[in-house]
Amino acid sequence: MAVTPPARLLPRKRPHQKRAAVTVDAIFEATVQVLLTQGLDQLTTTRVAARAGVSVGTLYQYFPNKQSLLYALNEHYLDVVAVKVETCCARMQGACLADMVEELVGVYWQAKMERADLTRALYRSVAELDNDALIEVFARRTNAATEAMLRTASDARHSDTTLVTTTLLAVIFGTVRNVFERDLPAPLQNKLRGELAKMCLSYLKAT
Amino acid sequence: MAVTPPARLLPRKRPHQKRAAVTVDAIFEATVQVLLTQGLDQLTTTRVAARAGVSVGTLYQYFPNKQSLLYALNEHYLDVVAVKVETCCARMQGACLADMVEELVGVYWQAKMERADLTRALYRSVAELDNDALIEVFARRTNAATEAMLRTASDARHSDTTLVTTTLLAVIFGTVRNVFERDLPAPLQNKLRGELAKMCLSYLKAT
DNA sequence: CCCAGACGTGAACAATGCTTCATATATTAT
DNA sequence: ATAATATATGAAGCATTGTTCACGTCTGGG
Repeated sequence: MAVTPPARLLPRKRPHQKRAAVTVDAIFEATVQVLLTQGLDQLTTTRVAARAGVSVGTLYQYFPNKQSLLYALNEHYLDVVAVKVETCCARMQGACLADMVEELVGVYWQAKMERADLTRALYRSVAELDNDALIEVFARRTNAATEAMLRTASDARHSDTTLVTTTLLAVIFGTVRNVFERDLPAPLQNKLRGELAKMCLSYLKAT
Repeated sequence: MAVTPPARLLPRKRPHQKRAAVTVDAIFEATVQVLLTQGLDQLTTTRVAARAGVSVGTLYQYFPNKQSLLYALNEHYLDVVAVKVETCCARMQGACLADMVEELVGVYWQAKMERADLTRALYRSVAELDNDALIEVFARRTNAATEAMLRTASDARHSDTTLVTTTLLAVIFGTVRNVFERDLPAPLQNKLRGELAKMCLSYLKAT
């Protein structure tokens, strides 16, 4: 249950002046660019720094090592997704199960798909990381939001909402990742999204 | 729809004499050992060769580069799992949906769990590979077997068995992977396996 | 028994990349 | 204006590792 990220992956210091903030932003953006155009194995600190228009030394002033860069990137994008899920769940409180599921799947799917290439790159990059803390935090947040939503469902109540929630999210998150791994044609992807929602709904109704 | 693996990932030559076969086996086994004890980032050709008790040169006689080693490993273990799924599907032809799902989920889950640490290591290692061909072949095989099984179900028939099959497998494979990614306590893992089967069944019944 | 080809060796090479540090410049506070 | 602090630089150090190759050793068929 460790939620504390390893110290070696944390940023070295925060920017205090304006230009430093600009620099850090540029480094982030450059990391994404290099990841997308050159790929994970071509992602080197020197290349990122070059792309960001700063020197390597500058990069190392804010990130203690290469991995901490990827860590921060993943942290950021997981946070974006978590916020979307939380917002969605809050909005759908009191709705019926069908609407809840449709929205939940839709929001998560969309969040991943709208930047598909980046999503894929990040999925790959986490493999090189000690990502337990990231996953843990993301799971906690989405679980809490979803469980709270499900408890307000207008058309059903479950005996073990916690288990149902965990299952639901494991299935949704896992399936989406699986779809990303195989490079399926877009029409089939859309059908799968619908089928996934159907499956989740029939589970929620049946339990 | 490329099923041909990149040439640079294929073995350089096959062993012709007995001692060569022994050597190749030792290299495979050593790769697994290094992967488990040292981790993916510590997996170097020199280390693998040392662990296998051969020289690096020998390793390079059979594998053109480091990645081809991991490729061959993944290919092998995916084949093992595919065979298990195929056998299971063949065995369950004519059964009812509930039994089919229970077995399918059970066999796949078990196949991955019985060497959990290796599974985790391999999940990580594929991220560094051009694994399209691997995934594709595995998907084809399991899809064919599952679809053939579903068509013989004693208690239901689906209008679009192909789509149902693809959905089913995407969900099962994805969920299992998701469970691996988070390091959930064993009791919860078992509950999830049950819930996953329930979900799949209710989907198959409802469609 | 003999030798062509299969197999095995491991030092050395080449390339690359992470990270540091001494130095220089910019900003802010007083 | 001046000191103190924050930020930026990038060449060089250090370590690592993937890969080759010229040279020995072994095996099995004829």
